[in-house]
Amino acid sequence: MTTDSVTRFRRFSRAVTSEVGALDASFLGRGRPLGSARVLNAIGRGRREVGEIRDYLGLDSGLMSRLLRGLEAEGLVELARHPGDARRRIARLTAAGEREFRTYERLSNARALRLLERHPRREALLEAMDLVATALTRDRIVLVEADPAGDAAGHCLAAYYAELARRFPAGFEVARSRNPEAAEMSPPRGSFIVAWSDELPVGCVGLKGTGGPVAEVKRLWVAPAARGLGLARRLMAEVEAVARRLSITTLRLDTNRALPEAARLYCGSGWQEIPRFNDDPYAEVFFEKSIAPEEARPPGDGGRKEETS
Amino acid sequence: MTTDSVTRFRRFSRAVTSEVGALDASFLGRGRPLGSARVLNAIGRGRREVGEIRDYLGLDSGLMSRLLRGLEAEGLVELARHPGDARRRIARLTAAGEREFRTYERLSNARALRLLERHPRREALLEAMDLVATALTRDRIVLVEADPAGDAAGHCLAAYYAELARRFPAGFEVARSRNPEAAEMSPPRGSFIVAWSDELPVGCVGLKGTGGPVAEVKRLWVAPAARGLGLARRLMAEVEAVARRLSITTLRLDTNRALPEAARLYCGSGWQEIPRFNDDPYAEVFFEKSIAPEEARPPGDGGRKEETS
DNA sequence: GGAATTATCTGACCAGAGTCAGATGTCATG
DNA sequence: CATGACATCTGACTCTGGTCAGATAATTCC
Repeated sequence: MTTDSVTRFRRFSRAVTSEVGALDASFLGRGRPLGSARVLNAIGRGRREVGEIRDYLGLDSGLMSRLLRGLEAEGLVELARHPGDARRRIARLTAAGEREFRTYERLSNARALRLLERHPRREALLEAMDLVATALTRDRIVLVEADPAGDAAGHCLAAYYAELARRFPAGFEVARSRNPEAAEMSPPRGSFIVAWSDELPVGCVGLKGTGGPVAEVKRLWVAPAARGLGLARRLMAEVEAVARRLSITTLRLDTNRALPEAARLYCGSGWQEIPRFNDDPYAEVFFEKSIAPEEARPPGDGGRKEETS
Repeated sequence: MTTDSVTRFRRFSRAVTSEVGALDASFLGRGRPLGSARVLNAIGRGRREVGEIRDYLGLDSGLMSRLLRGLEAEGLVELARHPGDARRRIARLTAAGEREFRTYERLSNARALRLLERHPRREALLEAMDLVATALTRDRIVLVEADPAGDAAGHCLAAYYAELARRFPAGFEVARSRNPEAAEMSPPRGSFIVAWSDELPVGCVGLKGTGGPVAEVKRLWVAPAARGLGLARRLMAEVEAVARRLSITTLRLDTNRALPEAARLYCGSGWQEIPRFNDDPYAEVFFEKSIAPEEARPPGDGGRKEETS
């Protein structure tokens, strides 16, 4: 069985290097070597500091510098000092650079679309791709606070509601549930956290605060492609950390028996079942967890960022 | 939706080029440049003629020649004349070359295994990989006659039986069915055809002959990863062609209502429902198709090979 | 202020991959 | 056997990606 798994894996990697490698080559065909095109794209996608780009693309500093100079000479990129640290430099696309970047985007999109269009069962194919991509890059899932009324949150919530509708025996309608306002899940009262795998949102959780010491955890969702990677646990740990920063001392949540994996997670991480505390028609089980006030930090540990384990 | 699909596709290709690209690099780490390693591997995998290797790897003839000379100098490869055509040359691994090739195989396998082992839900991941790989290389699925008692057939049949067991309301046991002998599905009486996508068998069909003009089509199966690509239709067309070559004039088959997609295929391609013709307990529906004797071929059309459309 | 660290740049260098034109020997055909 | 097509080889060349050592300037730490 093991050998067979390996055969399948290797077949996959052969298929993908020959086909997707061709996609990569779409960076070409514009008369620019791959290296320059990659740098142009990294900048276009919002990477601004030279060092950041270098790390992202895994380039040597010498090579990086030369590629940048090349793009500068072509008039596609401008370099400026970093405001706070004059050693660093910030790269920005010029108008011509923007145009060129958008051309690459158009070519890449067209190519991807052409490949996708040839396939029946497109949704199944995309789901398989999501699963593989998430598995391969599982270590690079990052948690970021987001606007609960923004696009990423909307994407997650739509998927979350659709899943509830599928799994609840009586279906699910948002309107009938106690839908928190965006304001309750935004700082300073609460928070909304999105887990990103590259550019795909693969999970979320909301912290619905009232300004007082008690807050509710809502909307915990993990994309099917990202299940089994401990992401729910990580989202919960993060939401707790955020709550502590907001001086919240007690967290509550409600859930439904149709979501047994959620109840299991709560039971296994310090939550206690409590009596019903709201009248949400979809809520069946209720949990509470009191979170220790932030202990006196050892010096130099302040300002921890979202990257947990 | 379209844009979103493209985003997902492109995220996939980024994930895969960065991670699987590293797998490709496992060819390295043996002090040999990628080009030579690729040639060595192509030969190890059974490609023998220089031109064939060149086409497969997409190399320029000059480059190819130099890589071969390098491998020859290392004592890994021997070149001999092609028996029938002295312009061509045949490459063969020496004993040392075999050893080196096997080392690469071991490294690749180990690397693949390491990546796989990190993942929970391994089977789901592999299925997703199969689906993606098959979709990407759908044009390169080839049909090959195979030994019905061999490994590839065994793989297909095991998957086929497992699927019947899952889908038949009362389950399925091979022993209770009319299981054809391997001899009945081998030339000159019958045939067994396996569809290969790279090195993975993704479909099969058997032709169970008796030596007479009537034969039965059995064991039509397409791997989940390859469904929706018209492969069943292609397998059926191929089995008909083989039957014609064996001077068979009437084909029969039986099937089960739990497999509606199969019945739909038969109805749509010239098969007529007929009364029960055997006592197989799993058979519920019976079909027959009379296949025209091979028409007088236009000159120069003889010896058509299995590659249909 | 001085030392160590950090971010970037510069110039010199290298190897791999690939291109190209032409050479060589072989085959198929009339 | 002359011709053109074919398979491979050879040598000269380019481009790209990548390494390395050291220069330069700014920042941080003591």
